[in-house]
Amino acid sequence: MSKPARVAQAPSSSNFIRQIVEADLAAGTYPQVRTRFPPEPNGYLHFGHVKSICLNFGLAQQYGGRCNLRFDDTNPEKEEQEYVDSIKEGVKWLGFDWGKTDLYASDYFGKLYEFAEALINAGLAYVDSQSAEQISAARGTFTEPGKESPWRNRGVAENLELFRGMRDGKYEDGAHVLRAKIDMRSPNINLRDPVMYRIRHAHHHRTGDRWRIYPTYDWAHGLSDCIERITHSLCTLEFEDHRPLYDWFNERVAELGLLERPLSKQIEFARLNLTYVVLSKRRLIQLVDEGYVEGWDDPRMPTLAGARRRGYTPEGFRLFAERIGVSKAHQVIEFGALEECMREHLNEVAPRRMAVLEPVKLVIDNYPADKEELVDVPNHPQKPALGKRQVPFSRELWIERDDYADPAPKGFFRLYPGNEVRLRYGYVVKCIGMKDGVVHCTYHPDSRSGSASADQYKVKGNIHWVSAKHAHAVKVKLYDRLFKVPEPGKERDFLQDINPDSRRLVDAQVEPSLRGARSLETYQFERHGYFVADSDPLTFNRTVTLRDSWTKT
RNA sequence: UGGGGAGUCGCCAAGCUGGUUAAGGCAGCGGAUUUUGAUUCCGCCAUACGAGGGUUCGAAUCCUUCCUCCCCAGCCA
Repeated sequence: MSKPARVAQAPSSSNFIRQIVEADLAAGTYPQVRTRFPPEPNGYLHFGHVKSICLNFGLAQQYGGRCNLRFDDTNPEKEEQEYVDSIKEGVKWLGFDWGKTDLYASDYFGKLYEFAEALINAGLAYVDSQSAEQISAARGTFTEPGKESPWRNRGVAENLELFRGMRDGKYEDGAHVLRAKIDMRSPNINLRDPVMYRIRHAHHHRTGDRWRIYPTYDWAHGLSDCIERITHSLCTLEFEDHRPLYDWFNERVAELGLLERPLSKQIEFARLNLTYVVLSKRRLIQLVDEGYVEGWDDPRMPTLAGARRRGYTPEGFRLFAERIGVSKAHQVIEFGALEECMREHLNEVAPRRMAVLEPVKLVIDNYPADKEELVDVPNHPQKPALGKRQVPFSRELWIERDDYADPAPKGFFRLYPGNEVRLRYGYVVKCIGMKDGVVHCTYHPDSRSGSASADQYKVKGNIHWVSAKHAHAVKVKLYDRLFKVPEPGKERDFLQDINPDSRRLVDAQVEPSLRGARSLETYQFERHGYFVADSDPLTFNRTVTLRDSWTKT
């Protein structure tokens, strides 16, 4: 029968992060696992975030720990409340719970400021008054060491005074910056006196105008982890070079007695890439701003908001996250793998319905014109528990245009003159042919599905239909991938690869029971795939198609 | 060419404290069941672990040289 819901299956394959966690737990390094998902609220959640969310929350779940949701809101110019809200919604939708409290890096601005003064007092940080360009120039290159700033050895008192002046808004943006005093000759460029604070006279979505200085990622992130007693700080590969800095800040602050050990440790994994899918925030913003899509929740967007309108399910995403695994090797997952996960879940839960996307009329010549009957149709042939419904049948039906062919291609076993097929759950009909755009058939009155005499009719073809008189006309949106496969070897802008046919609107005829479909309800339209009810007036968006070995070849 | 990472089947990914014929998933290919050409089921699918040396009775697993790819010079994250 049906497969067990794989999503719920506990035993999962090993990966290096789980091994680290298990080793730590076995060694008693940490009393309890605590992870965090730390998005910057500067955009909507996309498929790439799904991996991180499932990883962090999944780890906590599996090992009986907790996962925080913390907004990394240290750069006021890019961040907005709208994004905070959508991120919370997305995480919730995926099925994860971060407890009662939303956490923000900006909650720690006060503490971070105190820590910074302590570093200054300890001679570990200084105010640099060079311009951004000067600092950049003095940082050196990959092969040459950097040069120390002329301000590097300012006295503590002067540093403190300047830093407080920065805090109090005495200076213009860019006039000064606070830097950690580490090593301008380090082969790791991140350690060449990284910037900890910059002046920004900007409005912050949470702290308003209270601060004129804002901490940088490196200064804020590790300490936020430390404050929250995070045990395993998971991030993507590009932060590997930052790990020494992460540790340096945490260790210094701990040494000064400002925070208690143990410290969290940073573990990096490869971010998700999908074939022919753009996951760069910058580019997604461009698609929205320049009107290539309807918005962040356009069903073609690789965002959670879009996926939802496309009919993708949280269960499918979680299955996907589990299936692709975690490692440090760069991964490029075939987009079809994601769709397969959605199919797998939808196949389990989606009720089946008959719907005709490109209708052509079929008339049963020997069926009484005034006759109507109701046929029993299961909601899901493999799952009797989902019940059944009755669908009206009559002399004139809508059938799928490509269910009729004349001449019939080789191997075609649906309608063509002389052939017999079953109208699913109804009667077996014999095709006469097409006249004036209408397919004519005759039917066998004793072939009705479920009747004792039905079994004597052996037919290969089995097509769906909708009674023309009772059908419900709806708009159906067929979505295709937003980007076409680029021509190989050609360097081009991603906008040129936008697929102009990525959305097609179709007038369909569906069975009457679909009339009451509610927003976000998903059905399988037999032979066509899965469709989610989208809006009022009723439209259906196609989420994924069914595998179809006939149309594929 | 400084530093940090990665290279196991078309795409992922176990295995890597060395020990019979290299897990598993996705894709693909056969076949069976099927009132969705779907689903389900069964079978097949790396003498091979980036390449070359070496150590060993024995290496994807240890040593070594080399090759390829990715990341880092924001007052972004």
